[in-house]
Amino acid sequence: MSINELFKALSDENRRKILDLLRKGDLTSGEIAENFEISKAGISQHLSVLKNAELVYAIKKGQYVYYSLNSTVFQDVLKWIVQFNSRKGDE
Amino acid sequence: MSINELFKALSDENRRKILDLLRKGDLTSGEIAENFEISKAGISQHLSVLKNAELVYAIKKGQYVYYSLNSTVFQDVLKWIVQFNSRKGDE
DNA sequence: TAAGTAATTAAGTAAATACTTAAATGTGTA
DNA sequence: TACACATTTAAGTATTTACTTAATTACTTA
Repeated sequence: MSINELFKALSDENRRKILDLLRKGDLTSGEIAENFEISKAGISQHLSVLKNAELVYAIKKGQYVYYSLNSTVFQDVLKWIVQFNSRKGDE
Repeated sequence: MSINELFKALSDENRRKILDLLRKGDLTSGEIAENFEISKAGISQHLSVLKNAELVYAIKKGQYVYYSLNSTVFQDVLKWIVQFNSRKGDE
């Protein structure tokens, strides 16, 4: 995972909405897709981007795939942002 | 300024590098450009994106334009990120 | 085993993005 | 005034991105 991949993943409105949905609890690919106008295939591709950035992880249960937030990676983004509220040289 | 514009602005590696340069202090458009391989016009376009997202502001002094970080807007991104370390419903 | 369901992968496309060079704008100075 | 310099804007292009539909893979159940 790179910080670049992370910001690229976060730069899409639909992907951020997926993350927000997952805050309430784990969901299957199909349940996530119900919240969007776009196709299931489109959602699957977004989930793949989020998974590669390690913002979510996926666990297969039978024919379903459950997606969960991986909140640890948000720490990296947090760290990056926090720099900008401190003076250069402090880090 | 929208959160979407903000994330889009942050999704480019060169723009994040510009922000990082500005942490050390204000710089002119030309001084910023010296740190990159890309053309001055290209940098000017990146600065325009950062300015529209209100991540930086620009002050013209004579023929130079000085760019500064606007650290207040980073708070908005911070707030967005912090959500993901708390349970849904807490916010 | 065959049919149904969930999800992903493949292939194609339209729009967005990050660049380029050239032209334009604004300012300083001989 | 004219020329130089700093920066931005315009116009064009190659690449990336976000989608689509169709095909494929994996699992469940009658």
